[in-house]
Amino acid sequence: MSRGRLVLQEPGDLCMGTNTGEHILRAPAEDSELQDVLSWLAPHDVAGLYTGAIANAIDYVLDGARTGRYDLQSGEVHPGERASVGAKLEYEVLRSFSLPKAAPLDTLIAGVPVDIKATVGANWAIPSEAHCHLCICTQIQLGRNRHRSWLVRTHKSWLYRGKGNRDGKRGLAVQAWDKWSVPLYDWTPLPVNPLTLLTPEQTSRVLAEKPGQEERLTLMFRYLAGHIIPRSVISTVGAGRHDPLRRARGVRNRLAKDGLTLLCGKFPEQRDTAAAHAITLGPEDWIALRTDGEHESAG
DNA sequence: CCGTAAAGACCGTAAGGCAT
DNA sequence: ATGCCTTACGGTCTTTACGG
Repeated sequence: MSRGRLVLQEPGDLCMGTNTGEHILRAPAEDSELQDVLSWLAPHDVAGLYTGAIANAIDYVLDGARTGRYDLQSGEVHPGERASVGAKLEYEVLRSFSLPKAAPLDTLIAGVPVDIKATVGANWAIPSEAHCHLCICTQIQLGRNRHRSWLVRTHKSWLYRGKGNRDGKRGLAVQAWDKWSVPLYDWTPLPVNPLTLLTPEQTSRVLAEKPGQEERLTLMFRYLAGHIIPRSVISTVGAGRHDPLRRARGVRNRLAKDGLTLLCGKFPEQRDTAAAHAITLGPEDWIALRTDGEHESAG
C-alpha cells in the first residue's frame, strides 16, 4: 500500500461509500443539503457561540474548582479526558444553537442529519455511521488558544483508506479538507485563562499547597493586576479548600496596601469604577486595579 | 533527510444482551 | 440482582513511509 498523499475521486464520480445508498460525490456548491445547513447557520454567530461552547466544555473537563487544573495540555489531564471535551462540546453546541439531540447522527439542522465533531489534534475521527453525511468539524488548537470549524460532507471516498481505528473511524483526507470543506469561520481566539499568563515561578507559588488561600490569592491578584479574573479562576486557586470566593473578598485590604483596588463585577459601583478605567467587568469577574493617587471608593 | 499525510493502535464511559 | 461480554460513541497519540 502506498502511503503518499491520497488522490481522491472528484465530485461527479461515484462514491465508494454505500452508507447513504449509492451516490455521486458532491462538491459543496452542488450539495443542496449542505447549502440548507449553511443557510440555517448563516444568521447565527457561529464563531461566537462555538467560542463559548468550547470554553465551557474545556472548563467542565478541567474541573478546576476540584482539581486545580487550568490547562488541558498539562500531563495532569489524561488523554481520555481530553477526548471527553468532544463529548461535552457536542451538547454545549446543541444548547447554544437550540438544536435537538436527534438520530441518526448528533442532530438535525434544517431537517438534515449532522454530526458534531471536534479535535484538539490535526484531524477528526469520522465514524462509519457518519460516512457520507454532513459533519461540523471543529479544530481546537490549545497551544495557540484558538479554534475554527468547517462543514463538510464526509464522503467515504474523501476519508483515509485504511482500516482506520478499531471502530472503523477515519480521518479526513487533506485534499477534501482543502477543496470540499466549507469554512464556517476562520481562526477565532479562545478566552485566555489568566493563570496561563503567570511565569512558572509565579504559578508554583499561586497554586502551591502552602501558604493558605488568602496569601496565594493576594499574590495572584498582584501578579495579574489589570487582568480580568473570572470567578472560576479563584475557584481553581482555592481548589480543595473551603469557600475561595469568601477568601477573595478577604484580600481586599492586603491589596490596598500595595496600591491595588480589588473590584468585583457583582456590584454596580465597582463595575462603574472598572468602566472608568475602560474595563468592562462581567458579573462574575474580578480585577485588581492600580489606583495609586486616586480617591478610594471601592471598599 | 525530514516534515507531514496517512494508518492504525489504543483509551474511557455507557448501554444493551445474556447467562448466571 | 449481578457479572460478563459486546457494541457504540466520544476521541488521542504514536508509528510509518511518501515525496519534496
